[in-house]
Amino acid sequence: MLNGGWKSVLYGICCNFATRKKTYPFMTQPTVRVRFAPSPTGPLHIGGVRTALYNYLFARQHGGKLIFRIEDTDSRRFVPGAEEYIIESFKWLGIEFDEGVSFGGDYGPYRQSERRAIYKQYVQQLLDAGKAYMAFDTPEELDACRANMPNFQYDAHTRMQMRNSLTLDPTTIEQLLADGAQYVVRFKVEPDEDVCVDDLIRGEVVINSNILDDKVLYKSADELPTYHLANIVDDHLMEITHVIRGEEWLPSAPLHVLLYRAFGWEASMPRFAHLPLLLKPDGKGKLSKRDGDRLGFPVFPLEWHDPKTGEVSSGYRESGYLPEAVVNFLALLGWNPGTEQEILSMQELIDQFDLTKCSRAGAKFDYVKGNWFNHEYILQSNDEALAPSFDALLRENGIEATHEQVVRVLSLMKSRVNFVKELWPLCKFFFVAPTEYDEKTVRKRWKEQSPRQMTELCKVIEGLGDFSMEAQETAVNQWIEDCDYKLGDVMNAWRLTLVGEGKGPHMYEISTFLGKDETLRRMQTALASLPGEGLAK
RNA sequence: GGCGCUUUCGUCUAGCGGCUAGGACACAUGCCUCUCACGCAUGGAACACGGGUUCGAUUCCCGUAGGCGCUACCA
Repeated sequence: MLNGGWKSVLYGICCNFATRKKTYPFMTQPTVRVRFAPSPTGPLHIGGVRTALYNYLFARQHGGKLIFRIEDTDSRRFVPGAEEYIIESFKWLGIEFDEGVSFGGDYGPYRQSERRAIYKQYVQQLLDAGKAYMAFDTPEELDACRANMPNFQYDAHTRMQMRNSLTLDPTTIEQLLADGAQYVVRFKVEPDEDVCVDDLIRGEVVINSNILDDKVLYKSADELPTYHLANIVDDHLMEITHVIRGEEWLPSAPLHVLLYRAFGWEASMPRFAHLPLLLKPDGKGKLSKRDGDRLGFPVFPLEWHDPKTGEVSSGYRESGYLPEAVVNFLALLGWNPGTEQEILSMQELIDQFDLTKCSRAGAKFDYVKGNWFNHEYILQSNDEALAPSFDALLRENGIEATHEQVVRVLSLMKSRVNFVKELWPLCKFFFVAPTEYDEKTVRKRWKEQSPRQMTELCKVIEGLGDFSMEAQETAVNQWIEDCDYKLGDVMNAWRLTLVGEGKGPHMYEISTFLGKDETLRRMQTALASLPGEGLAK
């Protein structure tokens, strides 16, 4: 199963390699295989969502596979429920995986904690080849080194002064192991070597191996590898062709190249693409949960209940964002199609996405624009699709509305909001008669003639057998014309009686929705409580 | 501190040697109109700085400055 169908071929894949040299003419083109590999340490950060999205777009565009791997090699940081949360998040967003934890596939297990035996074997391979060594220094000893030496680094210059299998004689090591001493396996980084990482977004990045330390690859304490080893072994075994991940990994990419080389896998090494980070909307630094709390926007896809602290963090889904809007917004944070099109469906994103056109600088998280995207998608959505969430909002406020009412109000009012939940204060009057009248509107719209006009209007309405919008319009407009009233005077005063303030859709829409009886009731209530004739200015 | 990445309107960005530096969000104004919105139109608003290369630099190169990241037996 391990090295199964590996044809060790990765270069030459379609994606723009014309400009990226390196062609291996006689090799077949492997299918694109990319992965999203989160650590189940809590809710999925929105930046992680974008990384997953880019992986998804890339995979789909190339007819490849997207793999979901769980990187739980730090047992202390495991948070129950995180894995399920992540899966549910992607389900909501419409990002589909082809293989991985909960999705099946032939390259499993996909949870790193279940791959102990595999890593052990590869660590041994490195040990046998003299490319790694065992180190017995305790955390305390290492702390002491760091305290004593200003820039201590466990590397070629210091390793011979430390307690490891390079410096200890075999009998001592045997004794140590027999006594059950804990150790780690460190990668033996050869000094003074320029390591080149060829990044799809950033071009060639060269760093000297002197600045790399002898990274811990494996811990005997929990018999698990660290990220670096597990990552390389898994990406190799799972035949990953492209590693698309956040920029925070760029500094360790040379180490990863060295690891591929140490294993003899350099020819089949995946291509790298390091994405720019998502930054705070204001101020400095990368986007954090606190920014969301402070500025009032979610940084997680779904609401998250912290199992330890009980703390609740808001999510995009619960905050009323449409998944399509979140996807569209995120996709354009760090990439754009190069045209002036801003609203793109998932399929359009898949068709147009281009890794090499990703921007390289970090992007401040402009959540206000995210709200605009939601507005656009609400405009685009049909009213039937929006009905359930609006109906839920009404119920929350104690309103039982018919489906026809829900859809009607939606069609009248949705263009005014960024979120369905913003609809309640704007739509309340459809369902609840005003109990008070906005002072400013009264001053401006309740004129001296208003009481008389409204009294007359009541009569006109009472006389209406047919209360359809057309019938009202004909009769009321005729009355206004006959009396030579000003349309604005009548409508604004009428609005005040029905709504309680000076806002809302066209008056006939409102009166038709309310029906004849309710309309008259509200008008009479208003006439009774607003200043009467002679009192109004 | 060291290493790396990065730098066009307030924000997201287009630009790939010669442009009145384009679009979007936000903001302002106007139009529409029975009100409020929506929508539409218009407007203000940017090439970090200093050297090169070049007939010519926002664009290429080198510095400087700013920003970001990494620097764990975390990912």
